[in-house]
Amino acid sequence: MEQTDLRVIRTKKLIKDAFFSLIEERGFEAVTVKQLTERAGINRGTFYSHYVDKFELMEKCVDEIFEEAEQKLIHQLPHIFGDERTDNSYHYLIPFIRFIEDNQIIMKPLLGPNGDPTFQAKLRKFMQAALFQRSPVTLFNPDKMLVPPPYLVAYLSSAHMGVIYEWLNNPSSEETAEDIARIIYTITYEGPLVAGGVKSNE
Amino acid sequence: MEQTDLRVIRTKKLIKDAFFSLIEERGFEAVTVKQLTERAGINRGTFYSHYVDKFELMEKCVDEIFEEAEQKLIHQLPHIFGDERTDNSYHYLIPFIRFIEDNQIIMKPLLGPNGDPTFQAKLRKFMQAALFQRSPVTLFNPDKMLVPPPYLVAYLSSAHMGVIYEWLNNPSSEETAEDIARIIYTITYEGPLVAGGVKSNE
DNA sequence: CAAGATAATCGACACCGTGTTGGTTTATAA
DNA sequence: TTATAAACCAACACGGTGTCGATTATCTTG
Repeated sequence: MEQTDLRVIRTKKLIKDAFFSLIEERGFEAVTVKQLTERAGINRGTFYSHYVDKFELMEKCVDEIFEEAEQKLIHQLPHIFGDERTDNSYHYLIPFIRFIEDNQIIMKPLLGPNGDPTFQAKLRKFMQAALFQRSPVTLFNPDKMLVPPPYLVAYLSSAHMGVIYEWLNNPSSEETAEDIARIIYTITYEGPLVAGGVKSNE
Repeated sequence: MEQTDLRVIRTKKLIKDAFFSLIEERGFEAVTVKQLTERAGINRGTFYSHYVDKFELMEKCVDEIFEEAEQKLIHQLPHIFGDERTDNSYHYLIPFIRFIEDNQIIMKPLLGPNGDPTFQAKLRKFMQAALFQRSPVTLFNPDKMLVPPPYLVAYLSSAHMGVIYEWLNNPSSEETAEDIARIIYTITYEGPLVAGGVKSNE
């Protein structure tokens, strides 16, 4: 299953580069195989000898991204667990956000208005797993829950995604990944109303 | 500008009905004008005499929905302001959620994995306007904000959308619109950690 | 380095959906 | 009832898709 042939490697890279640049320009749905191969400088038939269509190409790309994310997050988690200070527990978020930042070129178009809702759902699920299954800090207490757990999970994961989306799509945003992690953590930990200055800190 | 001709009214209704049923089955992007007109039982040319393409059709449909929402919410707001009990202020949410419930047939496919990110962004913006511009309860205090306002707004509006999405797409959900409003309000007011039983209520 | 393998190219093909046109039929409003 | 215009119909050019067989180029292995 190893791809060693230089021609294959070269061609696949050309395809993916062209793919991402086109997605950025026109959105995934508007991309045609014809455009793609023209920009990549390869024959259209060559594309079809590697992928059945643009959807499979997208799937493969997304899989690669999540595979890479998986490894990076696992690699960084032990480092985070070293910090035992609870008031810095938003550090759990940093690797995740930094990963998105590193892959901005792909993430931005996929998360944006011309993006792919399937990918957005996948990313949200991925974050849920990262946050609610690995981190001991944010685990809920089933006995004291005021609302059904699925809704709380949906609330939090969507909220996080919303902040990240705002960060990516706001050109004036000077915030670093750490800033965003801190912002998300502050709202979640203090509660939205305290963070908004409506309720005083207890 | 009035549409009085029965033929026009009938045709447009046939088009929209077929459109929504196809979106539900295959997602917006996969719908073709050919399928649409076949299902509607009209000639393909007739479609083009009403809309330039499926995108304009979608735009018109969405506009109608938001127009209807606007009127309904404005109509219901005074009724809500009658209740002055602050612990019931989640009532602000009810009309909005009930409206989504009423238009489930359209909302579900548009918000789902095969949905339209543009529409989702539009709906979020609409909710932001409804929540943060009309309701006096959730207005923030600029001086005491712990995080930049845009991020708090993004956090809350995305969180709300996430809960509603979970509600629509979870077949086992027995909750009413009021239940969902209460859930959202509880998490927002008490804070996610208190709602999750991690932090005790102050 | 040479030989065999295989990847990439080229041109052509049928197929399908799009958007438009001109002419015809049919339903509606006055 | 009649003029109007909506809906139908058939045909067209266009562009993207996916496939195929033959040819050229490039790489890997011995």
